[in-house]
Amino acid sequence: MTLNCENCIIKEINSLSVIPPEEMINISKHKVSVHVKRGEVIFSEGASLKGVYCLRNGKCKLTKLAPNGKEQIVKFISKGELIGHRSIISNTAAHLTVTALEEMDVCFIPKQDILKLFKKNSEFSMEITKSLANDLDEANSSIAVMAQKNVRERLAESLLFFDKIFGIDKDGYIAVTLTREEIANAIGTATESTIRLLSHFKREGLITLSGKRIRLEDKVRLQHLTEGY
Amino acid sequence: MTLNCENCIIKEINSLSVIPPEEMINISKHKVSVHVKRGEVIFSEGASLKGVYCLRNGKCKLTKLAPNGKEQIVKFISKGELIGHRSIISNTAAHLTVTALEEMDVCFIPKQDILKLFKKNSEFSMEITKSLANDLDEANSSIAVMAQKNVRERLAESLLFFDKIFGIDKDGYIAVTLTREEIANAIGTATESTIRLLSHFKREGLITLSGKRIRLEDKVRLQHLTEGY
DNA sequence: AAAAAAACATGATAAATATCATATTTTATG
DNA sequence: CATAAAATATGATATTTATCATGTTTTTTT
Repeated sequence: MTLNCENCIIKEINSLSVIPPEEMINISKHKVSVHVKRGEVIFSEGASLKGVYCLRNGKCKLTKLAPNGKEQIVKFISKGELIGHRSIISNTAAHLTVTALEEMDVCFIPKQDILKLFKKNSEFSMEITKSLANDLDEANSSIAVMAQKNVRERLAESLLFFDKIFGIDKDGYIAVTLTREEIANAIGTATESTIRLLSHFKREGLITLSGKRIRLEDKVRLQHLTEGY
Repeated sequence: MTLNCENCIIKEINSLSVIPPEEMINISKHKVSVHVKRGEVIFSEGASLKGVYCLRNGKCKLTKLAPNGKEQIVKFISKGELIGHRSIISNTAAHLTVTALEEMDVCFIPKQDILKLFKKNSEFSMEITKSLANDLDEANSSIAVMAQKNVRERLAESLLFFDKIFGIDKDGYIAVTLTREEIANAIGTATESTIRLLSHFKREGLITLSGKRIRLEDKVRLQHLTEGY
């Protein structure tokens, strides 16, 4: 069964929310829904995209491959967000790789539909532009964090960030499963350093660890840690 | 004497290049030209902008203040580029501080003019969006560099970058004057570390130092250094 | 031109972090 | 379900980088 875009509640979260129903019916005809499993790649750095992806369900990571072979996680994406619009608007290859962090449902919308809407509907182009502006803003903040904060501060900051954007499950654990290596790739450090610091945070009573699951026990103190004390 | 926007060759470099002459004449009536000296601030983090700035001449830095009191240089801007469009489009306060690195001429264009053009002219909105998309792309690369490369690699990379974007003067020196502290604030390290590494690069024959001026002597080896060997 | 301030330079040392090694636990796979 | 592979954990050590101290040079101000 394929859902219709015009009735999809997910689009309300992203730039497509300003598109009138009659247009969405049209888009619905061209869209393709895909189901992907954890670890699967939606598209890779260098790929030429044929459209944008609307994340209906699940979470994914956006990464960049460094010359040393390590991957840098640049952004996390949750349910509702669009993926690939930067490439489509710039008309350049993908500069990031998108990988599922859990089971995902994504809807593919062809390039032409998006570009037509962008030209015709200034409300939509404004939304897309605001979304890029917001991404830029967040990226600039990340640059400052990476450059100015040490690994401990960055880990504390990331844990609070994960808690905020992914939320928590019924037991209070952060509602995303990341390997220690993925956390290390997000904050830019060696995997061992991340493991060591997590153990240290646990010993200090800041967090609880249960396998890959992490629960924040003292957000106030973690917040202080992000600022160095 | 105030120049007219419609005849200004600088706008050809930025998103305003797609605006037809009759519109530019209108903008010209509202624009205000300002001359600023090195060290002067165009606007600060948190300020509410009333328009965008078109950099007619000179160079400036975009910085963010970290909680530790240090400033992070997020981007350098040269002649021709627009400044402040992110804030105007997002309708949010400035999230960066803009400071002149040398004598500058900037033209201020009121918010209403820009927003009107954005809505009316889809070619212009596309250009603005592409410009933000490009900034986002560069910012993502910076995140990876900051997170994955060590200080030596980052300094080598920055020197090559300065050489590329600012060009060189008649003696072959990089055509921008940055203090050691500013270089440190760009790569995210202590000022002393930057000074030490520059001296080291000099001893290795990679660069020539003459006061604040820097000349690259072996770009190939510097390029290798950025990749760690 | 003299004085003050800022920027540059370098050494000594401490702290943070990476790397290498190895063991254990968890997860995936035939 | 046994075995292999991957992920987690922790210690030992080396390397990188920050910090503190101090002196010199350059730039700015009076």
